[in-house]
Amino acid sequence: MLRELPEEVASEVRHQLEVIMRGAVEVIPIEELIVKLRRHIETGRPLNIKLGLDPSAPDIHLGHVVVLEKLRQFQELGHIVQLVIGDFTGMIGDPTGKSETRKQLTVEQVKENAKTYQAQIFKVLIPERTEVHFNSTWLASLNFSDVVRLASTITVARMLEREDFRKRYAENTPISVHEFFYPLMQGYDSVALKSDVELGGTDQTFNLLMGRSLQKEFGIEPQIALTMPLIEGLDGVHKMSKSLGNYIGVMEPPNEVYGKTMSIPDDLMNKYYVLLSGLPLAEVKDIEERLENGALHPRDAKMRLAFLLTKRFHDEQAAITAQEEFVRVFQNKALPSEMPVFTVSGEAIPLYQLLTASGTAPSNSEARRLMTGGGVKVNGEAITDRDFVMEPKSGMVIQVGKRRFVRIEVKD
RNA sequence: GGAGGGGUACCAAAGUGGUCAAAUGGGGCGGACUGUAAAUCCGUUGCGGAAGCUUCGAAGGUUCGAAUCCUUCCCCCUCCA
Repeated sequence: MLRELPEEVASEVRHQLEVIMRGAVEVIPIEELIVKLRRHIETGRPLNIKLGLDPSAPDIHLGHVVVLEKLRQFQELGHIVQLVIGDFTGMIGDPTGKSETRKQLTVEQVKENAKTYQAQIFKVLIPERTEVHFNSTWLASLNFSDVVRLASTITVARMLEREDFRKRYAENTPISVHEFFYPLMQGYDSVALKSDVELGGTDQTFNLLMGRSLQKEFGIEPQIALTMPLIEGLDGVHKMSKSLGNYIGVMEPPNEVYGKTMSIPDDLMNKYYVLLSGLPLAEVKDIEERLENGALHPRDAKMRLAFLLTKRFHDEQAAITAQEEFVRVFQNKALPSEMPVFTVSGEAIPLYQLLTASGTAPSNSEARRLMTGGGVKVNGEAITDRDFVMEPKSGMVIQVGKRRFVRIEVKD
């Protein structure tokens, strides 16, 4: 297919393809992507690369960054990113009223969230090459017969092919009819925006393909579906998500980004390197090899990764400081250079109350449990007597677990 | 619309009148070992200083005493229509 092209076009297509394929799981169908790329190169017209965003969770973490990073690469190749904020979906909410379902969002909330989004997203994306859309723009004006038309393009059997639907159906967990509309809405976004490529995690494959078939239905050139791997979180097992608390957020302070990265399982390192480090693939391969033959200590490889990520979401100086701090606290077991200060009166007070009051323990009971378990230190000395009463002195340092510290300040 | 099954802590799942703040496993947290990795081992896992208080879908009731029995309500699942 490439052979028929003039050499300079062919080589540029090849180059773009190579960048696009890095780390990707699937590109469906790749032949059509080649056609689109070729046209782009011949005419100079950029491709529209779409990504849908859920408006209810404006906390961008590394899981999102995997996809954003790919978008960024598209931008660097000269294409345009279309971000679609699913405000319409968000405003409908979930009418089944089940316990943990998404809440209905007000227009103000959606706007607010969208703003937060942008601040975070532009840590990765290039603003000048990014369009931000709200899907209520086109979805809100559809009437019932439009919706029926959309729905008539797909059968229930096809819907049930989507993995989570299939699973839930098999396990007899409920599926509301309206949930079938979400893929349709998302697909219609691609119709409205004439997207050329849509990105998503592998769990989005079905939705991305839905966009393709709806576009065909509406006589628009179908988009390419490009899926990126889901990335496991700090636990190394479950995909990174806010609700599981196993995430690294792009807005987190440098020390957190660095420290959390250090706590990921070794097995995950290579994946993070490939998808998130921004290093050339050759260098990533080299690191992998040296890890394998023992020339590189996994800890050092991870420190490099932690450094790169911290630098990426903050800056080089922040990364340097975070690394020094990490070495100080966790490798040399010294006190952190800065810690929260908790001010108390000089009166004697049971230690567990101090822990609760200063927020280092969630409740008195928990505080006492921690003490009994040997997890609480005052000035470096473990206090295991759960009823221990102490007289606070300025400069005392209380440590809970490995990484919660508080410095006591006495105020008369 | 009819028939049946079910809702227990973060999750899964025991428990069917007192010995149940509720077995067990997973997860979480803390400790040991380490490289804030993995594996392993140990402890812990409602609140309260304590007395005690609240907790087993919700509200009432029976009883000296209820997660367990009764009533009503809400929700979920299966089969049939």
